[in-house]
Amino acid sequence: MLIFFCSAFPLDFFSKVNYHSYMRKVSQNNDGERGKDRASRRRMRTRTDLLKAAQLAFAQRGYHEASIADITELADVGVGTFYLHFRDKDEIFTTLIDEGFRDMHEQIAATVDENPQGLTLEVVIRAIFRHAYTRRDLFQIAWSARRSGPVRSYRPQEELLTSLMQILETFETDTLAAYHVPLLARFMTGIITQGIYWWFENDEPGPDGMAEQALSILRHGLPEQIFTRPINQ
Amino acid sequence: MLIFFCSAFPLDFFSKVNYHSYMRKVSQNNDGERGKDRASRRRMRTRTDLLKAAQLAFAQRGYHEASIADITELADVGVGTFYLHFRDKDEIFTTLIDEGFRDMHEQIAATVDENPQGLTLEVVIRAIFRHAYTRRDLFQIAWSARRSGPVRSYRPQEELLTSLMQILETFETDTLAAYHVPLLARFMTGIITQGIYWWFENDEPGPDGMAEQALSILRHGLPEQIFTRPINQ
Amino acid sequence: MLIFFCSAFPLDFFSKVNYHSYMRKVSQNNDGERGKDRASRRRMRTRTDLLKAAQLAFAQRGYHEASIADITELADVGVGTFYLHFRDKDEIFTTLIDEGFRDMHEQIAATVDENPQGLTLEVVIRAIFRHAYTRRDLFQIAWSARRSGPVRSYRPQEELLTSLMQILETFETDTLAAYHVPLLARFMTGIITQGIYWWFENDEPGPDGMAEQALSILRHGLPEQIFTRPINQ
Amino acid sequence: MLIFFCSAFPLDFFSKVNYHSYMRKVSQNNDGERGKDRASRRRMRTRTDLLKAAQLAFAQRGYHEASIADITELADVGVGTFYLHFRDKDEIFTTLIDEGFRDMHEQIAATVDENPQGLTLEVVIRAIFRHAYTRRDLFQIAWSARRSGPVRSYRPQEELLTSLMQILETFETDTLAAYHVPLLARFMTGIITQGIYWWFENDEPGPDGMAEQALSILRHGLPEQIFTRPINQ
DNA sequence: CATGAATGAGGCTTCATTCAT
DNA sequence: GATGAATGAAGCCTCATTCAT
Repeated sequence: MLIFFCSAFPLDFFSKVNYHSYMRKVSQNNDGERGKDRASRRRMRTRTDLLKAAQLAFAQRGYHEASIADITELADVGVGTFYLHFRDKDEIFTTLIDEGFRDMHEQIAATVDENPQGLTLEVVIRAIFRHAYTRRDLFQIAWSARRSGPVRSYRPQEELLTSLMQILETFETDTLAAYHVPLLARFMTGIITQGIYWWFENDEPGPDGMAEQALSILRHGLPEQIFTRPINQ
Repeated sequence: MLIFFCSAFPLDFFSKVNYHSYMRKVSQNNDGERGKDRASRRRMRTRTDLLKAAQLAFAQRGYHEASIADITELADVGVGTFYLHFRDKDEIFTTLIDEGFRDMHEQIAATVDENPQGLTLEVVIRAIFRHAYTRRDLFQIAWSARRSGPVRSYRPQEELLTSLMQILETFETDTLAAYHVPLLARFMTGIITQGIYWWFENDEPGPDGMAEQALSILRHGLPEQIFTRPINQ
Repeated sequence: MLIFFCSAFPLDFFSKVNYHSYMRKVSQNNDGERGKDRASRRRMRTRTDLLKAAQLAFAQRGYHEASIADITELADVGVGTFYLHFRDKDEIFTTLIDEGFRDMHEQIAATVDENPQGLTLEVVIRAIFRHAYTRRDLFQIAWSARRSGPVRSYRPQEELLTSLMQILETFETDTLAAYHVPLLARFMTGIITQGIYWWFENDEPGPDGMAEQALSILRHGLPEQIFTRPINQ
Repeated sequence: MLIFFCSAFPLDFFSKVNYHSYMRKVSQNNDGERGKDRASRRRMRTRTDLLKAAQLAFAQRGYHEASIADITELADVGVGTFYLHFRDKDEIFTTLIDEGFRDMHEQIAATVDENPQGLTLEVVIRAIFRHAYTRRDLFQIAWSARRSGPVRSYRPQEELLTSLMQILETFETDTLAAYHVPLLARFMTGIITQGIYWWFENDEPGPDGMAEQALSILRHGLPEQIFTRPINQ
């Protein structure tokens, strides 16, 4: 997903949008006529309706339980219409997630860019929490769809991981000499995703408080006695 | 799942085995005869075959894609046989997970018990990693089945969380005064689960190395410059 | 079913059509457009095909032996189509019977209405026989489905009984003082239904002859000697 | 079933017991030994248990809904045991009905025989009602199993019909000249069966009262005005 | 482009029947 | 003879997908 949270990085990295919807977008722009324009706008509205409906359906019933019929019903269009816009359930799901996270990425990048402190890991983490907070619905949906075993399912987590990995690799090797960097990226990912999980059920603390807590641990760890003192049973 | 990693805690907490399999188990024990005993053993063998087959099927194809027919085929029994042992796919899944994690819990508790350092958080974390490592297949299966949206699906993660939470609560309040304890438990859960995730694709570092890395961060955090130095683009 | 054989009685008593088919009917009427109208008519044709096929299947193989697949095959539609129109076998059966007997009731009422002699029991009985004769297939199907034990199954017999009961109750008590009226209604029902049974295997006598025979017994009974003279062995 | 209600008529008319159970009975009697005798008795007890269980199962759930497993469970024997005694559900059902009605027939015949008035239709009808009353459970079961469409299902009704037919045929033609005799037999069957139906839900009137009512109509019919006077709406 | 009726493959489940013990 | 685990054919039903209008 996020890859790198700075607008300097090419956004079209995300343009791995599926062929189907890609073609659609292209064909819309090819026309200069009035009527076609209106049709095109109507078309987009239907598409948006479907995406919104899918979001709702996935949130309510989960990826696997939601049927195409559920989606079209919520979107108030005919079943057949679905197939004019998306190949199948997988595609609308992927599109939903892709578009959602692309937007989120853009916002994170923008936030990072305009930050006076410049591009630091702390700034990135704060920005991630800030924007993830407003789109926690997206994470919930993405995580509701652990699909088909070994087949890699789309996981925002993995992209977050990659992004953090890339950031950590920009440091000289000796700064993190004592750490297994890929694992470190995993652990940070674990902390961030658990923070977002938390918001599925709680609203407090907000993004800033959450970042504070996460950074506090990442910076200083925990009091030694936590680990060594026998647990009071 | 794990609740508390010490044999002093009642293990039968986990006896929430489902009615179906419960009835079966009972009926087996009611006989003292020879013939019945053998039959009973054969019955158990079929059940075990089914569980192993289910494990394989879920690992290969994921919970949703695996069909009952897949399972019975792998177990080399007739379809009908499945229903002699389990009500439906959900039940065999739950049984698989329940029994697997119950065993794991017992092993963790045993390891913790016999540890010379006594019951400390460090010991617990090391034990968790040690045993999770040998049963990473179980976690993979458990995580392959994000079921029915918001409806509670069985998540070993949640039980790990609860266990950690309980441990943290045994400390005096002022030890962790600076921390949001529930969040802290989440973060620790995130670190541990990401460590286990790592093993889905890598074998190194093993459980001890993994515990080392995790504890190292939890104890001392990361070098300050990681957060403040601008990232080299 | 029949309740009362006179158009003065509210016919919509019979509108206990099932929810499923009700929804369908409603949705048809919501459109005023051309295309929709044709589609709607095609839809109805499929439904009718299914009902006819079900009638045939039930008549040939009986309610319990007839499968959904039998019905859709006879109707020459896909299996899935069945479920677009009826929830399950029970619903198509009930619909078949309900609609059939509703029509029959209407016809009986019409016949009674236009009868010069006015609304008398004799007229009613004659009308029942007349119309039951043309729809004996319906009775045969209805009687082929003694369903689920003590649970109430749909029985045209019971409705006939109710109707007769209601008619008998309109007479002053002393007219029938010597009779156990509910039993009397039963006996009349028995005579009528046995008459209809007869037509499952014979065509003669027709409805008028049948009514003649039934009324003759009901009016005068049988010669006394039938009961008292020793049977010639 | 009843054919003729007089012990002079050969009872083995009913010996159309199915081959399966026939063979069983024979094989029991072939042995003179002690041990075999005990085994044989035990065998019969199991058979009787199964028949009683079947009776219960059919009464509770109806012929179609009752499964072999239901029956063996109620009989407290293994499923396999069923097949040592009966070929399939149909056979145990037929046996149940056959044996039940054979007993009933015997009782009716005995009652008729010892009746001072001799063998008259009235006596027969009274006897039928008397014994049908004590075995109304049997009728209920028999009628719960309208089986396979055109395939003639076993119907006590049909046998009652045959018996009445035979009785009526013993009268000189001119006594019943005005009547269509086969239809007359049907109507009488209808009256009798409806009387028995009545007892599924009511206990009063008992067999004698019922016979009284039935005979009263058959003898004298109903008041003329019942048929001709307009119904008071 | 939008529609929704029709399709049928595929999954689930039951239950009559067999057979080794 | 009695048992009950195992079997698999057969029925039910859903739902992604197509296609004529």
